[in-house]
Amino acid sequence: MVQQKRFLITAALPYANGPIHFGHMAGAYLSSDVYNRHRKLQGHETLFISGSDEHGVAIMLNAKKAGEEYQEYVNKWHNEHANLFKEFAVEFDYFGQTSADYHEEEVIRWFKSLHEKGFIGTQDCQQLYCNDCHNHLPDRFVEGTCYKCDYEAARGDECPNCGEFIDPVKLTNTVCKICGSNNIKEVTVTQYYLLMSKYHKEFRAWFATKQGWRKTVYPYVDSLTKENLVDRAITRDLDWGIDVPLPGTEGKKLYVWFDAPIGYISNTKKYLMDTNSDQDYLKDWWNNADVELSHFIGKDNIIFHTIIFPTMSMASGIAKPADQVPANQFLNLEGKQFSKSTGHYVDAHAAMKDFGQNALRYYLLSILPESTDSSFSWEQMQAKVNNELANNIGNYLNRCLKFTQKNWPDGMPGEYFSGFAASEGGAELKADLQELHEYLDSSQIKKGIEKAMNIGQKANNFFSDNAPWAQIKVDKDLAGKTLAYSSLYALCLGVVFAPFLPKLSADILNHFKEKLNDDIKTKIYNGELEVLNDLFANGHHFSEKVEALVPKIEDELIARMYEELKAKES
RNA sequence: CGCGGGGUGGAGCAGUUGGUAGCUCGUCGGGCUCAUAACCCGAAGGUCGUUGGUUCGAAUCCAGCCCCCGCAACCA
Repeated sequence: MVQQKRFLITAALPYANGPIHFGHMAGAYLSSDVYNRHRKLQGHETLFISGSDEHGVAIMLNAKKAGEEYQEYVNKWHNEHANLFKEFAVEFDYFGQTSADYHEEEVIRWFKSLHEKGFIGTQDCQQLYCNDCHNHLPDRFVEGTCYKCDYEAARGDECPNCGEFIDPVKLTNTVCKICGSNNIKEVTVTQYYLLMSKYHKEFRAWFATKQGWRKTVYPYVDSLTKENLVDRAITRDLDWGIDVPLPGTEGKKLYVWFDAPIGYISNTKKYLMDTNSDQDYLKDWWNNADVELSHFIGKDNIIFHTIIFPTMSMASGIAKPADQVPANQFLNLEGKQFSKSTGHYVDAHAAMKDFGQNALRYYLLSILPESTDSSFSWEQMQAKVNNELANNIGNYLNRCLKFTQKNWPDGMPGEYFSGFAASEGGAELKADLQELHEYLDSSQIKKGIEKAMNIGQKANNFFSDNAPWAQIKVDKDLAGKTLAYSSLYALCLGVVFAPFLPKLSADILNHFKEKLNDDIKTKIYNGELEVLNDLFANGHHFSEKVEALVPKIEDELIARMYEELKAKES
């Protein structure tokens, strides 16, 4: 019996400023969803939290460009993302919004706490300001002539020509990217800073306990934080965002990266309120040392989730810092980065319509960029889905069911099913389940799904080695026992795939539905296969019609994908 | 000399307390026929980016070089 624990699982807050593509899915959402389902199926209590990140200059600019109110604009993307997650069966317990009141309330609490404890101070800095559209211009929203190589369209953060890291106030011939004006002046502004540097020692003491983190995470953070932590501005002069909760700060908003991660916590609070839970979001979850906190993110987000947010959490004393940060690398498309602007891009909604949840989840999970960047390829997806998922798992269920229904149309007697847990195959399955748990416990999702496929292969081997089509000619009971065990294998496969492919799992388990409940599924998942003895004491009848579980992907569809990609890119 | 990751059979990837390289798919040959032309068995195929070093021995440790990706903290 597994000791019940609490797991708090977060998936990166998607920015409400554009579509989510496969790269995002593979980066943070599918892996966190599998992890959550895994922990739940083990019998643990979990909370799976995400939400839209809805502040920031980029959103303001795009909302203006679209001629929409900020709130209207972010709501649109929020709903869009929520729908996509539903299609991919990424099931958050709560998916909130950082523009909501409940979020603002929580952020203010954090700001005040950090302020009182002396971790927030002010500092003057030079910024560019557009005299025509009256916006402060962060580096990406100004262009000018590079002071190093004289390239004329240097961005405010980096010169694309010579690679120089640009200080925007030094650019000449600057142009406002918002309104196109060149009437730009330099102004001195006072901003609030998060005084990270004051927490360096405590941070390093905590971080030293995280050496088991992935090698794409630990060494990176280690080298960034070895010498010191850098203070960071947390306010901006904008008209969209959360007001700085101090007197004399009119017009200043909290900068988006400060409020965003607090969204994990405000969304937890909101969820518990909405569900009338008697649990406290801090005592029972965010500030509970017995809870394991995991942030699932992409590699672009490492600094925030391993340095800044843990520091905010510990320094404020409001929440505990992360236990696990399983950051993934990037997923490319046909070898190149996804890019909306160049059209090297796939619409995830459309793909879901064409291929369905099982195929997309399977392929994406099997190429998760856990240790290195990986590449999505339509041809490879077709090969993997057809040759692995359809042939291994889909066909296995099909051969089991058809053979059984043909020869035992009224069902098989209970004695056929006895002794599976103690059989050679049952013992091996227990060991395989344990291995599967080890992978998923440490969020190695890709290895986990490979293991699941390996279990499917063993089921096929069991069937082939016993050759029930030959057995039935000489000994029908022997063949019956083979089929009974094979059916139990199929049931177990249904359970094994539950974290990865919930739809496929449900379709398999549907053939056993009258015998199952959550408790039994958990027992099977945890390797307590003895539960199957009682379950099948009265035999079993496959009454459902057999359909192809995993349809094959046709060549024509793949060809169409390449044509569409080509059309978009040109 | 900014930081971190990666460069392994046709493809995609595993593989660090160093001991003559594994997995999935594809390919080739055989078998079987319950099944979604599916399943099972076997084989071929790699001097592990490159150069040099340490070692009895290196994909694995050290140094240099080349290439790809991300970051470079006011990008969210």
